[in-house]
Amino acid sequence: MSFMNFNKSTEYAFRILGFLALDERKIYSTDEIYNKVKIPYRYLRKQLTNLTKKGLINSVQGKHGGYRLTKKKSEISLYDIVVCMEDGVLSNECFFGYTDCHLIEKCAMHDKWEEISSSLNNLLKTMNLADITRKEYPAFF
Amino acid sequence: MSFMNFNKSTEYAFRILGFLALDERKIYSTDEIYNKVKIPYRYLRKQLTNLTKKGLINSVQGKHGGYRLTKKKSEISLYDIVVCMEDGVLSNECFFGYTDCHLIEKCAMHDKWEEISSSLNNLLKTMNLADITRKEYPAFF
DNA sequence: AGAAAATAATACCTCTGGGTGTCATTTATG
DNA sequence: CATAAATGACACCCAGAGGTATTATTTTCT
Ligand code: SF4
Ligand code: SF4
Repeated sequence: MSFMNFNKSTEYAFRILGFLALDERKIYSTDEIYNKVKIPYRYLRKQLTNLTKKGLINSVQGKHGGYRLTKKKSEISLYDIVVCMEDGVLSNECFFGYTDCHLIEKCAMHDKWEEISSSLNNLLKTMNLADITRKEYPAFF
Repeated sequence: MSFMNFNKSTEYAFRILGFLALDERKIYSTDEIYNKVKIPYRYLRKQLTNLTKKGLINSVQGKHGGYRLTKKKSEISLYDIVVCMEDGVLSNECFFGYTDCHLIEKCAMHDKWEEISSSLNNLLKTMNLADITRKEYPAFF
């Protein structure tokens, strides 16, 4: 039982970008992506144009069109992806959900919570699309 | 910037139960709680009766009524609170949000993700309402 | 030029979490 | 017994996430 989770769109972005990272030069069509990535077709379409608007991928219109990463896979960290997707999310540093903690000293949870949350941030910052597509590991789709 | 967060009701539950833990025998009225806990009044009311139905607190109706913990504060872990509140949440073990990963070997993210998520679970399981109200620490409200 | 194959735009639907508003019920006490 | 002070029960509302459907645009190919 885990309580951490990103929102679906972010998870989908991981999958999509991870898939595109297999060959960063190639232009993948929606259908090619669809077969691997287990995302409802219409929603995938929407996400792809969203990712395009957000600048994470380039789109090529017209026949033989499709999508490809805007940057080299080693230059896109998971952290980049999350901040890009989760923009609406107010940065929530407080275990109790306070946005305005005026405590001078920290409460019993503060440091423990921060430790975990910073180790998550660390993980996201150190892992990039190249890392998660290394051939030592099986692909996640 | 942190991406972990429980839903608001769970955070509210932490605050409410943490407050009630100050004196586990005392019966606190909604108004007493309201002044400390920074939750919209009507919603607080609703949450209090929810927590009652869920069995985390007892309510006393009528004049001089209010709420108090059902168990000793040292016997209610944060984990208990979270599972109780977040019941609808499907246990999400997969970084990519898959519910049916058929990989025999684990992908590049699996172990790293699991490590963080299990250290969170650990924290929640080891901390209880007595722990977070120790006088060494300032109260979180 | 025109058909085919792709993405873009737009509009809508549905469900849930968070939040409000009103009235009903319970209980202590003068 | 009547009133006041508390909680309980409902019945809404709203915004946003996730998802669907339809039509428009862009490009290639014959
Ligand atoms: S000290 Fe406690 S209440 Fe204040 S921000 Fe940190 S975790 Fe939240
Ligand atoms: S191996 Fe990877 S894809 Fe499979 S459950 Fe673990 S994290 Fe998810």
